Amino acid sequence: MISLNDILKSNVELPLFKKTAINFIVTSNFFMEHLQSFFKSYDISMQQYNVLRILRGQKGKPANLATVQERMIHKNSNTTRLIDKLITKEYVERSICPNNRRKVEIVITKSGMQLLETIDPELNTIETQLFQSLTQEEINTFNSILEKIRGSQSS
Amino acid sequence: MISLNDILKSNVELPLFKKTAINFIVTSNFFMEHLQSFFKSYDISMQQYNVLRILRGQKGKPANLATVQERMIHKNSNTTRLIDKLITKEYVERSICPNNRRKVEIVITKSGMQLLETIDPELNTIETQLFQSLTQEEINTFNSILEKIRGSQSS
DNA sequence: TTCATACATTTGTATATACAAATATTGTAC
DNA sequence: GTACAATATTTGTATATACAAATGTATGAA
Repeated sequence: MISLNDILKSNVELPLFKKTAINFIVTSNFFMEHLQSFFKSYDISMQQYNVLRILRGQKGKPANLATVQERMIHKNSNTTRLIDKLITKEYVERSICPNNRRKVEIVITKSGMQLLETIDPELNTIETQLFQSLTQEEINTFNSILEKIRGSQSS
Repeated sequence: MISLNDILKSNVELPLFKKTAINFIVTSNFFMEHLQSFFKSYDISMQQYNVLRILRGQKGKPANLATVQERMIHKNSNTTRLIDKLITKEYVERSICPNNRRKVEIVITKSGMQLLETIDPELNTIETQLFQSLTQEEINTFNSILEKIRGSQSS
């Protein structure tokens, strides 16, 4: 990935908002690529990891598809097939809800739980490394700025 | 998309680094989705827009594929087909480089330039709106934090 | 000149994502 | 109970992305 300086080199006087937008995009790509390559070493995607975490959060209670979908960070328009992948890998199981046969019941398997237990401490380390150069105060400021950005729009 | 509070609701005591990572991911998704839906109204992707901007930056001088690729924010492993899409839409033209027939020469068309001229002021407005709730000082802090994050890793 | 190697891009193939339409089930009005 | 709408998920199809292999071209050595 190209650094911000390289990008700016060609357009010397970029307005501050545009520079900030590009900086944000470049940094989030950098961040995501780090995480993705980590997850790839376990042969899952970030989306799949996210679903596993949601299912673990259910604490044994099965989740149906709509619940998973609504709790995903990045709404995926095809959660069925995402779950299919996890079933193939035997990290989750799916069955028809006995109360309402339109719904499905999705649960994380023992193998899925074990995967999370392996991944999580490593992930914590990576996340810590990515923010290691920030002071405690900067971390707090960063969080509040991010929340302000999300709050800035109605949608 | 789900808000950070909703995500945190289930896991009350998240460590600060993890909370920050999730906050960052959620916010960058929010940001990207805004931009993507804007570009979609012009029937192009962010990647395609980015290539058009790179080509405009060449100021008439044709770019070859490797140059475009190296200047892209998000390295796409299939720039050929990305350019194909832009050719279909008649925003760029591609020809074989006469000096070195392995290379191609890619230039933005008049129609592509016009598209950028239409898009750019609207895009500036959107970017400004997304950061509207930040003070000047916060914007500067935000930029320096983002650069620190990118600088935190060797890769 | 001929061969091997490096280079620049394209193509094949697998997987991922987006959106709309289809399927199946349930609830409700009559 | 039948018909119709609402709900929950799946499937079809188009497009996007990732990575490896293939193609075509240039360069340098023998």
